[in-house]
Amino acid sequence: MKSAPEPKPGSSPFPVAGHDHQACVDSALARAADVCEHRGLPLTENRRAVLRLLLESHRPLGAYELVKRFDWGGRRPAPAQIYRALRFLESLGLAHRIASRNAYLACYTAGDGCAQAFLVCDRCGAAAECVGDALEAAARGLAQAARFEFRAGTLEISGRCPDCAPAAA
Amino acid sequence: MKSAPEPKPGSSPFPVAGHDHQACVDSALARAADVCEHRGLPLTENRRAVLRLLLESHRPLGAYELVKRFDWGGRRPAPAQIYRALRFLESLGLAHRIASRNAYLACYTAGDGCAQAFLVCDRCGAAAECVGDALEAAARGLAQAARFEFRAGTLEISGRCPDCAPAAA
DNA sequence: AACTGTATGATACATTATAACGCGCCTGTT
DNA sequence: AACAGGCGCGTTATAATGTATCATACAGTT
Repeated sequence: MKSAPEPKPGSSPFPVAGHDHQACVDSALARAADVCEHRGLPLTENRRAVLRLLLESHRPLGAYELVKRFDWGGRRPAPAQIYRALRFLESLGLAHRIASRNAYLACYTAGDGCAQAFLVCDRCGAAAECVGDALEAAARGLAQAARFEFRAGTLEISGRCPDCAPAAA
Repeated sequence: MKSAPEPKPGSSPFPVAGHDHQACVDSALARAADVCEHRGLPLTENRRAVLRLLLESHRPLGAYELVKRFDWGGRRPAPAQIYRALRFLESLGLAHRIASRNAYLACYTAGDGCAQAFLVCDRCGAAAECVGDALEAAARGLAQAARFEFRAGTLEISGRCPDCAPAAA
């Protein structure tokens, strides 16, 4: 869960009008620091910077888009740099790859669960992560019925986010 | 393809030992021809060839893998050719993109449903498609809870197929 | 035959992702 | 302090995946 029911018609995981970006980003970064410390792994500047960019955008960003947004006083990191940070963040569940878009989304929940779901808006690109017991159960049920040994699952849903849904095609 | 010495009884969508490739491919091709005719769209040689390769492999193939398998008496199609066929097949629900692998899987069911699920074996690469009301419901439930307008969803599950599950890591 | 729409074949290009290598920084050991 | 080893960084190069574009061919229509 993220933001409380507020001005906009929203108890949605999507950021709503009253959403305080700064606080949201900061708390997620703090949680990330905790996770890293807990595992004895360093949240280096590079990694923190990538995570911050993802958190700030509130939507999935491609690796090259991250490169472009990076500002090292004029210089820019090479893609490999970004991919390294992304792999690290993914391995700790601090970011997720949205395969259908070749993009990466920061995790706002400390989540580590198995079957994750993502809602991605076709129009504005906003994305939200959610997990549900029903989904998890459905996924495991499908696997079991096929005598398939479940390891991980990702559901990616495309459509219109609350802000874009009212808008015409 | 798959090397099960065991004619396991198959309630699994994975091909089992007694599986008759030829018949399975032929019937899927026949169905594809029906679908195309029904829509008034031509199942050209190019498209049929791509679909046949996908059907024969019983697992997701990358576009460039398809290029390699193509044999035009020495010549080979350019990637664009393959992608065109894939887009066409996808648009008719005759093939699906497995985003997590950048690969494409033939559809053996005439399926057109909304929320599809794929089981992909980490070890041998075999894949199966399945749909379930529970999944569909879970997906729509998640979307609804987020006030998200559902358009399409894909669940990709990785793990071990029945043949590979018993094997050690 | 001329016109139109679609699929093809080819070239070039764009985008996404990794491999490989050496450097520097830390840290623990001597 | 000196040193070795591990790790992350920064860089270069390259692989893998996916598109844009354009001219041609071919079928159906008028």
